[in-house]
Amino acid sequence: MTEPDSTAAATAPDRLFLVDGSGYIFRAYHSLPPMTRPDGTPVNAVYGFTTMLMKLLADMDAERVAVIFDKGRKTFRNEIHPDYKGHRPDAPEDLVPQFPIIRDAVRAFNVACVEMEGFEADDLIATYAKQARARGIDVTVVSSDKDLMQLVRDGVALFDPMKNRPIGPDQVREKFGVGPDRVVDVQALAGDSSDNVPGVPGIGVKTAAQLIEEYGDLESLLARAGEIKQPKRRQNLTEFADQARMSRDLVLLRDDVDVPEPLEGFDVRQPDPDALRAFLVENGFKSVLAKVEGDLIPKPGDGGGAAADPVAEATSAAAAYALVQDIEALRRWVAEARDADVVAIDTETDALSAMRGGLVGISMATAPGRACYIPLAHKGGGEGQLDLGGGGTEAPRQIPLDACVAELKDLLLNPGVLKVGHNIKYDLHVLARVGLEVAPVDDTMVLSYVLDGTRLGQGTHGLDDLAERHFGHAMIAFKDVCGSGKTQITFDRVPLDKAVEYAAEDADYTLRLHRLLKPRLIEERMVTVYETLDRPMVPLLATMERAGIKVDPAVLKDLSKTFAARIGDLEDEVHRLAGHPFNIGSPKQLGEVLFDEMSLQSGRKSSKTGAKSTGADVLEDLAAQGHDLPARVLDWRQFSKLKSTYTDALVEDINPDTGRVHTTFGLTGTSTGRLSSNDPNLQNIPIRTEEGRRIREAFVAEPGHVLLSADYSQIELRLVAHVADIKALKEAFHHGADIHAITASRMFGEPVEGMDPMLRRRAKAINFGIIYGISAFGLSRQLSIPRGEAQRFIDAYFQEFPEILDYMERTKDEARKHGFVRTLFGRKCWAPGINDKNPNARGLAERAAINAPIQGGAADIIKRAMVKLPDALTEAGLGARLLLQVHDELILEVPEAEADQTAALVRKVMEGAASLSVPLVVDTGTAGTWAEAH
DNA sequence: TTTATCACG
DNA sequence: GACGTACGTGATAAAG
Repeated sequence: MTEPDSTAAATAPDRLFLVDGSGYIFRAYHSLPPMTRPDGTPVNAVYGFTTMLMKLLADMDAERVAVIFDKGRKTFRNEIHPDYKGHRPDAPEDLVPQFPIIRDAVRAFNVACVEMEGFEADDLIATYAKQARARGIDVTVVSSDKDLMQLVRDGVALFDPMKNRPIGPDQVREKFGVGPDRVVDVQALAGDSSDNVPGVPGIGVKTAAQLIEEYGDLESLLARAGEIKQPKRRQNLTEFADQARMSRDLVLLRDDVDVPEPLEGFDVRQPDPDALRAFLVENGFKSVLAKVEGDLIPKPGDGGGAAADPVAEATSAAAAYALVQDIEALRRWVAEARDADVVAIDTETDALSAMRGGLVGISMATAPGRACYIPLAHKGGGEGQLDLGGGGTEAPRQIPLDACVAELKDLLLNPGVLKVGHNIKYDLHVLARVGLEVAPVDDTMVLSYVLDGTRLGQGTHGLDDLAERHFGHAMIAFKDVCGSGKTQITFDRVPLDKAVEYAAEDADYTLRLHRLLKPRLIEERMVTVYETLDRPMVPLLATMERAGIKVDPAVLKDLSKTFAARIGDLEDEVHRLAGHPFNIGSPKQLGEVLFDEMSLQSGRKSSKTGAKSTGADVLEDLAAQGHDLPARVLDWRQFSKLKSTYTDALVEDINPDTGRVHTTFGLTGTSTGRLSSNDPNLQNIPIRTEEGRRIREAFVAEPGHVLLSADYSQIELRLVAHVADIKALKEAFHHGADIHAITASRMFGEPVEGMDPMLRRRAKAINFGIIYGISAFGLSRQLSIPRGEAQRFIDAYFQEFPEILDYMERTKDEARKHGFVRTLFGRKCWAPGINDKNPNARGLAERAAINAPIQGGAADIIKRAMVKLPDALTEAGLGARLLLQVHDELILEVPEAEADQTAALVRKVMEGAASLSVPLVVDTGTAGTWAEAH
């Protein structure tokens, strides 16, 4: 909010924002799926542009702003060089009609809009920037176009709206290897193939930067071209000197254009309410209208009071938070929440662990900026944390816990009041422990995950992150309230005046986020994924976590002993073979023993840091050559891993109150829609080796119960067959036989009966490779065969199942166009890096994009099964409860007498969770331990 | 806090 | 023609 302030105006220079409108248009177009307004006109770019413009207007701090567009394709540059930008494809058909509507959008917001025949937007931007500087006005150019980098100088900054960061001289130097003032010279030499700027043959950006660094500028270089040592380069610089000069004229922006509108016209103005409303209504942008109504424009029939724009509210609403210390005040808040229909809640606890943290207080928000905190278990204790008796003050006045529980009970179960939390699964646990159930719920963390996924990296759905990203608001940090490290205190020791500010703010911003994110589900077509898959998972996962799984500590301790003995023996032997003791667990020390002292040759790669790899594949190679030490190290590693990560650690994870292990399932961490499991991770309990598998013997059922394991057979490969529509593969699944053997039979032309196991093994590896986005390198490494041979296998596979190639290309195209791919059920899996200029990073993103609909589709299917399961069990009158999910497997605890009936029902629900063009098949097993049930 | 390794699907 | 890769997770110990 900029207030007229004469003193500030006198000291801080005015600021002008110049927006590269054409850049915005293409970004908006390519980042959004097709959308049309009621009359059929495509408007996805208009919509994206509008929201981007709104965000910019809300965020920027400037007295003047203008959006600059290109006009027509012919400019003065075509007179210099007829082919300039000649190879640019025409704008997409459904984008063309959106150009004029986007001009309307700018005018609807009452923002100046400039374009001029014969000049590019960049020339107008350069001209206005120069004029503004001459008058002492600071300029920010909003664009990520590299051609504008030449403008960067004192008082002229570039801002990349895509990456949300300024582009300064350092970034320019990173891109061009020279400062902004020499960018033009480098571009003139290097040319630009996408714009048909020829440059000088054989010279790229790197070489150009080097030459300019050495010779100062283009003319000096051309004049002294004869001094160049490399003969070809010298010849080219001489021969193509004029072409370089012409290229410079092409890339050099004109800053003396006779612009159609003076700077004075760029003053920031409030939009005309009627015009803005008319524009939004005409284009069907109801959600945008709802956002701006009451803030930028008054609502019809509204005095103009309540702000309805979540962004504006968050930045402007001066929040005053209430401390609730008596029953009457609590009742008023409960009534207010009931009337509001939506209430955000948040709990504060005395420990991080969801299963153990005790309730310290509850906060509620009923409207943006309107929130309260109800302390329940705060202690006294004074300012000093060193409370060695004596100095402690009395505990503050608080509502007794049971009285508060009684007051909240109805509200939290009221089906007409939506309870919103950020990671509300945590609060469900805490509240359950004081006897409070909560329904229905929404979760802003899950909403953010469903909408934005891993687009901006992983772990970016924290409340602090989101408040900053969406509202530019810095939340009070937990450590500012409780400290950190040794001096950290628990929340029940925080004085109430600080506690209320911290706790109520969490509820407040959770509510604001909910208002911002929930409408996006419809706009971005994510309603089904959220409502039928991820939202129902929240209470379900909470009950699974609370159930936990029984673990027998005696079995684990026994195994620990056995493993310790083996580790000790192996350690002695390794040290004897090495001739001296060393830390086997240190890759660095092990590498020295193997490669320096014993002079073994690592046939394998060395890692990034330059150190030689001692990974299992390397050690296996060495062991196969007959070396004992690496063979023993492999055994040592296996037992160390099993002991430290599993047998020792799991005993510590047994909850003393329940005798069970309670994992936390992550619903918002993965790029594909899978769950994750942590603290402890129960999705990676060993199974592949005999010794490791014994750990599963410690996972047991309660007396009178058995564990039921039900897992999907080949679900990912079945999804490949369905999604890529591979006829031969679908047929094979319909016949229900050994899929890898059938694959081998088709590829190698051998009958399934009496097949060489090696052929089947190879086919199996290829089937897995397909799921991962196959490469000859990866397959050759997996099978230890030469790359050429791997390539021939892949070719044979494509020959037999040609549809797979088409799927791979289609998927990559989709990822490149939208930045994400969708699963069968519509979940977006983001593919950051898909257009990376680094071919390595791009390849990685491409393979991930190929894998995502497969892995993510399987994740969607098992989620559907999980959501259906509790009701199906209840209806059948069965007492089983779901305990764990391991990607394609569900583990339930079942009354012994109901084992068979439950197994049949679980299989039916899982197999019916999706209807594909191939059957889904589920295998089940029941036993007293997980080892036997699987 | 980052890196290497290895457990799972 | 070289590049350098199989997809997705989390926990541990070593080392910076």
